[in-house]
Amino acid sequence: MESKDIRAVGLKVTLPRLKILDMLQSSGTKHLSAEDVYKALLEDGEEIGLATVYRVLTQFEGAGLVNRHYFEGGNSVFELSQEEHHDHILCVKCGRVDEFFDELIEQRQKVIAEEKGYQMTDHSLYIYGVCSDCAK
Amino acid sequence: MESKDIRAVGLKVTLPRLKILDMLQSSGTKHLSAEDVYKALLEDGEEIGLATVYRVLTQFEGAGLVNRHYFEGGNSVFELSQEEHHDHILCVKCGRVDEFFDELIEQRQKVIAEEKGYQMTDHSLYIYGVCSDCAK
DNA sequence: CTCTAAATGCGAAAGCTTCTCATTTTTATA
DNA sequence: TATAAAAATGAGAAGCTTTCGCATTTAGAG
Ligand SMILES: [Mn+2]
Ligand SMILES: [Mn+2]
Ligand SMILES: [Zn+2]
Ligand SMILES: [Zn+2]
Repeated sequence: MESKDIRAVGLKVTLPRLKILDMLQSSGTKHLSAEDVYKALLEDGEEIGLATVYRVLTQFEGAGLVNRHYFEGGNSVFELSQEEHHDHILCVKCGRVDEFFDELIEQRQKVIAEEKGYQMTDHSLYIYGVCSDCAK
Repeated sequence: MESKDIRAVGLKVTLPRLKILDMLQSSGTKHLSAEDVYKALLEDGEEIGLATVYRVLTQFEGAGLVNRHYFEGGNSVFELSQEEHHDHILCVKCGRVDEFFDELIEQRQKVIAEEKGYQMTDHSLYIYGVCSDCAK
């Protein structure tokens, strides 16, 4: 079923690629680091090297199948591409991640890029804070 | 002159700290990586270790003297704190960095944090694009 | 000027990510 | 189905940025 997606983006259908895509789809967590994916596969008894996980995720990103985010500080995380773009709000205490989309912000960004003479290609917006659970 | 600032934030006035603060103030470039600062000091004939540069910049950040930004992918960059907060728009071709402030975006972020039940502590917004020079 | 706590410089080490290359797998073709 | 060329994989080495550990130096209080 996922082999379609992989073939569609011009990649050979290999076991590692299937398993990694599967993991992204079935994992309860939406935002996974390469290490997360690697460990989860290990637990499932899959013998897939960490280098392969990085390689495949990077290829998936290039193919538009997944999006990569550089959350503050540490490692980057991956998530399956959604139909609609969204940004993130993260808890600095527990690491919880929520998503949002704000048309107004999107518009303003375009205007700003234009004003500054840039052809916008991308943007990243992260709001950091303390989630309701962590605020006690 | 800068010794005031350093003392004011409760740090001993040492030569490395003075030189590093000086470099941030006098450099033509506003956004410098630790490596940038280190190399620039070397060229000025200063014998300051890279570890010290990192340590001092981190201390300056903690003291509110400088701000640290995690530009996509690579290393983080530092800049002297300004009176007013601002965000960044970067050229993906030449690395140029411009700054902007948008009240509307700031507002919306607060509203979103509230809606999601977060007490916002911080946020980072980077717009990526091709600058007018690079668009030829 | 002396003394102690703090800061520095150096190299080692950590953490994440990419690279190298011998081996295995995919898939086009016969 | 068998064969072969091209591509992908796994394991470890290596790259990069950043931090640590510790012996030595320095700031600044008394
Ligand atoms: Mn997301
Ligand atoms: Mn700036
Ligand atoms: Zn939380
Ligand atoms: Zn440019």
